Amino acid sequence: MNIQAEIEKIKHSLMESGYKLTTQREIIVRVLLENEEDHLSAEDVYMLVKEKFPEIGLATVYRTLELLAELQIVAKMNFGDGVARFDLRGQDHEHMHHHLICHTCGALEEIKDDWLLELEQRLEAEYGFKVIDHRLDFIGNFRSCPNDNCKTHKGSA
Amino acid sequence: MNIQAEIEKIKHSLMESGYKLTTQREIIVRVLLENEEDHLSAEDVYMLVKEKFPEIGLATVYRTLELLAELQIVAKMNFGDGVARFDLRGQDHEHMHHHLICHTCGALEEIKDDWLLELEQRLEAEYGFKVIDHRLDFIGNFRSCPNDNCKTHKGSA
DNA sequence: TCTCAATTTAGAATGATTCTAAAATAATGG
DNA sequence: CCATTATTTTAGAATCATTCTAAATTGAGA
Ligand SMILES: [Zn+2]
Ligand SMILES: [Zn+2]
Ligand SMILES: [Zn+2]
Ligand SMILES: [Zn+2]
Repeated sequence: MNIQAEIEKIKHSLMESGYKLTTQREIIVRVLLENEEDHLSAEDVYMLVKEKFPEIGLATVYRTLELLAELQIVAKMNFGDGVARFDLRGQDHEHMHHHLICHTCGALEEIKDDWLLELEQRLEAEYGFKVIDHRLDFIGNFRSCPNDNCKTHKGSA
Repeated sequence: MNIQAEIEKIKHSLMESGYKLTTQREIIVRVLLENEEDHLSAEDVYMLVKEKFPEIGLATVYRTLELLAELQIVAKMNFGDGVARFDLRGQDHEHMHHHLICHTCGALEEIKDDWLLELEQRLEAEYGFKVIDHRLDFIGNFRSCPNDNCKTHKGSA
């Protein structure tokens, strides 16, 4: 995915809602895009942004992430350690992706397909509940964990 | 569900793992059972326990809830406000139930059936991922929200 | 009863997040 | 270009949930 193009899209989302894409915001967004695979905490983002723009304030990072969450550009997630993590939702107003979480080491893999469409239809029909958003995480063990240092047995055919 | 019977079960789980059901722990568990429908924060539990046992310390509440989470008796959940909420998993080692969350007012409804069995088989077969636990929440709008004060239109046939 | 381990307590400490007031920046209108 | 005003950012203080600490309590077994 072309990062510059993504930034443009996000810029439009911001402007639509009456916000500007300031330098700080742009760098924060860029950091998120460049680390799409990770699930960064505000502090993580702060550190990474500081490398490119040392004058940034932590409050700005928090505020911007909050703003991006409001605009549904990122999801603010909580995986049980004490910190909020921010996860790009992906292009356009896509559904929230699902997570596979290694029970041993916490490593994350994402499933981008939407596995919930059927259930959501059923919810509307049977429960009178119209779904706007969802969250689906699985905790378990990978036959082969994406984290090479994970102590789960791996490789051996 | 008979509360006393549930407490017995939980007592067994505790003892199996070498813990005692102290007075404090019992009251905390009782409060959880009596408020099964709610999703109480540690502070909420603390308040409710204090009514029955004013000498209780907040640290004990936190420690006990942590313990119950370890034993899979409760799930420690985070719904995006700043606090952890503790949710009884239900009898035995049942799967974690699903949530319907009102987008307007935050009211919660639970779905106790397991809607994920198929997906979990697929995960094992296609992704080599063996599921231990899951979390599934839907955010959306009820045709008729369980919270009577919710501003979502309701009733009208 | 004495001893040891488990548990609880109050309060201090921590750490993530939010708030505040002042400074910087950007857009607007003359 | 200058003054005005709104938006945004900054540093640091404040808040608030949670965890830690050291001392007191409890309870089972010798
Ligand atoms: Zn993700
Ligand atoms: Zn792993
Ligand atoms: Zn629940
Ligand atoms: Zn509602």
